[in-house]
Amino acid sequence: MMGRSPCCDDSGMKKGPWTPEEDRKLVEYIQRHGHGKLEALPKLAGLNRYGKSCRLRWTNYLRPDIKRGKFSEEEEQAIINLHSVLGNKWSAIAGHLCGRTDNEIKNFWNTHLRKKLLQRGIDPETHGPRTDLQAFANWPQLLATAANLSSLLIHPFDSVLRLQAEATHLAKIHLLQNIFQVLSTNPAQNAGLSSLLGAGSMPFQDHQLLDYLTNFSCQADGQAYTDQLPGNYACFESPQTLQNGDLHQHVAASGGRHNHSIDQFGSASTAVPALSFNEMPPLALYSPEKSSFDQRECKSNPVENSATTTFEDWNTLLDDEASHSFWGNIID
DNA sequence: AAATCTTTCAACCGCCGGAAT
DNA sequence: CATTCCGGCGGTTGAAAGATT
Repeated sequence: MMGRSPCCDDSGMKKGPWTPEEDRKLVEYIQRHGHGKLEALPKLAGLNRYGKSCRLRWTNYLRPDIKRGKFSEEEEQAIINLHSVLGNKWSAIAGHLCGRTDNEIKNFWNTHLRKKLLQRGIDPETHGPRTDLQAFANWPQLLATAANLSSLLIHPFDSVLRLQAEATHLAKIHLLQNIFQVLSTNPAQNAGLSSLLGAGSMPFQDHQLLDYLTNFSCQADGQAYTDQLPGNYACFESPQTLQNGDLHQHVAASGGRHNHSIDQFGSASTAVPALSFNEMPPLALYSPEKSSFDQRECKSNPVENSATTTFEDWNTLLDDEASHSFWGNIID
């Protein structure tokens, strides 16, 4: 069995893994008397354990409503979305996932999801694109992925999984944009990046890369693009035509389900908080004429029986001040 | 088959905040 | 108010299991 080996501390209280017999005593006692006053519980239940240890064992393992086993794709995505809004507030995240404990989610995040996001080129802390040099190591693969994006933009989306895939692609595209910025603005890092990539391994020369990204950005900016995004998306249209070298001014589409940085009008990145489906705000579009965001009705809701959430409801879910002001601007 | 390295996850530790005194 | 107690939380640990050499 995994875990620490049994031992006793100075006061003679037992520590370490619980035996089936101890579990039985604890469950029996709690079923009969509830789990209030944990300090007194161990004595009453005939256990040589600290009350704190009893509580932990009950809440993380013995509670009958605990869901065990592998995390589903949906749970995984929900954790990523919630983490981008709540950060390392594991108990708050657990509150949104039926039957999962904070400890389990924390472990799952640290052992699986962190790595997964890093591999996708996403910083697990900020949920924005990675900008460290390690993130550039799979550069050729990311470019290949980006090449498939146009088909995703043209065809309508019909499932949650497609939406997830699309959002991941967008995150990667944004990473490419960041890379380009680094290449064009910081010669020192450019040299480091080139050596990291290795001579000859780069699929494009710099000017080809510029053409490629500019072309992509123009495709992504069209009205058709924003109209074809699934419901409950917050969409933003670029107010100006892209020029070569102006890639940082491209306004990326932002999905409610995923967290993308938006470089708007050349300003500093603004992180858009990610949400689970029933927490998404209604569709909003940026209007270049009015220089403001138009709030629109939800076109559809990807989750059946999920109530539409208003901006106000949604904002109350967020602790993050930057997120508040960002969405506050949209509402205003 | 054995040794070594890596991953997993149950459990502990210490801090914090709210309730009780 | 000040202090103590206690539950809850996030970070960390370390043995077992699994993977690799």
